[in-house]
Amino acid sequence: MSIEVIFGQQLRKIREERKLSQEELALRSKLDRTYISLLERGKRRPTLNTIFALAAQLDIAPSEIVRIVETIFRKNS
Amino acid sequence: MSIEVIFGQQLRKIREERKLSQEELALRSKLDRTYISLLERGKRRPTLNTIFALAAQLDIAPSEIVRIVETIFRKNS
DNA sequence: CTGTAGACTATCGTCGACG
DNA sequence: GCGTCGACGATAGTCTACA
Repeated sequence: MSIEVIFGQQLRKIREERKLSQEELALRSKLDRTYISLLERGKRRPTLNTIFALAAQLDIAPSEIVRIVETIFRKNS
Repeated sequence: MSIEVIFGQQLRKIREERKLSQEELALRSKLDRTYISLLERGKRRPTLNTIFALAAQLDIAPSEIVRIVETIFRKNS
């Protein structure tokens, strides 16, 4: 499984746990709603700055998101 | 200080600790040498996939690099 | 509330060359 | 071994609109 797909799945999971809509997350992180949609479906690869912007609104450390992604990535490869 | 500048400084630090040249790192991570140079000087923002590619050749976890960056980022902001 | 599509701008990342 | 420059193709990220 590719890094961006894993990232997208985890982003969605974390967002839903926070009970935020894509719209809310987009508004708060100053990104576009359709872009959040693309990210969650693994159609885009976020830059480091984008990861920081998202993490800040999800009450999670950027490194923690990356840690989760890398853990899953190692298992599936 | 911006995220990309902090990232660049830490990338350079880690690379030098490994005693790798930009050329070597570029070759191994399948990126361009001039791009490594741009990254280290904070002129580019790496995507998540790029961070994974670099970390893999630096014997460090991607999340660990991000953790270092975010620690410095919090201090300086 | 989310997915998709298309058109668009900005930036990532490559490449060759020079100092 | 590195910084820089210019040109370039690829993709990140925006925006409007519709289902």
